[in-house]
Amino acid sequence: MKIATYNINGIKARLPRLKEWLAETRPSVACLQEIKSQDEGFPASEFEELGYSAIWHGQKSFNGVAILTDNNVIPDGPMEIQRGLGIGGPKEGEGEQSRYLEADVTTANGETTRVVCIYLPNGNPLPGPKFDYKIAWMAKLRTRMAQIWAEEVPCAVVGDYNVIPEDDDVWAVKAMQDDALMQPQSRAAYASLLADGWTDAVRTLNPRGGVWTYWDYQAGAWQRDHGFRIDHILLTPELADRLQAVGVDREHRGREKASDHAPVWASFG
DNA sequence: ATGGTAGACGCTCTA
Repeated sequence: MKIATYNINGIKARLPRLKEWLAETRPSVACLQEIKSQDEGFPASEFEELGYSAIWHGQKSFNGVAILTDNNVIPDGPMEIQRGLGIGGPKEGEGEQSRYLEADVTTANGETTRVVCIYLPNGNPLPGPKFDYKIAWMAKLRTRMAQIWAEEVPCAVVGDYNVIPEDDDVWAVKAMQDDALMQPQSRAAYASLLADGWTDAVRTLNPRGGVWTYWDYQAGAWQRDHGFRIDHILLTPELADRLQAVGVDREHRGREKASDHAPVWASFG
């Protein structure tokens, strides 16, 4: 089984690239972020044609997450467990943003895995309500992940965490040091998840760092390889023990009309 | 110095 995460930055603009990636790499589970579409605009039939079932949590203009499953590997599709973490947005009185979707997926041999797709708040600018919202959201996430942990189900929490965990996860520390993605509070909240026992799959198989998952559209970041690692795959011990390989589909970042993120995946035995 | 690009929207916001 292969679980992937991909911040696609707009499902309407990205649909040709996204379908191409699904057809070429065939992830068993694909967690998408920043679909930037309302529920009724989600192109489910496009994915059905490729043999994928989907659940999604949309929002107008911004955010939005989805979980796709390969019908050949997961015959019954994703079974939704929870959407949202029960936290309002950064503006006073704002309702919940679409950033969290949790499902069970069961393979043909009857093994069930919990998959959580997250789009963690960016947190810029700081200080201010957006950064406070990011930190509060991370606390809510930690609480939910602890609940899942207590259920003792094999689980992967994947997505755009908007956190650069270590200095060697960024092309230049100085370039990002004032950014919300690299603040001590952001890093501490991420580190607390690892301290709780979750395994950072990409880090585990690339302990020296230097792996990027995002390159800004601006200032020729892709051409200069000015990237950093913010898309993560966190695993419970049972899944960590079965981890076989991880990868970043870098080549897809270089294509025409690409997302500013590359897909990240992990495969399990 | 507050750039540069992209997406959704329809004016600016978000990243």
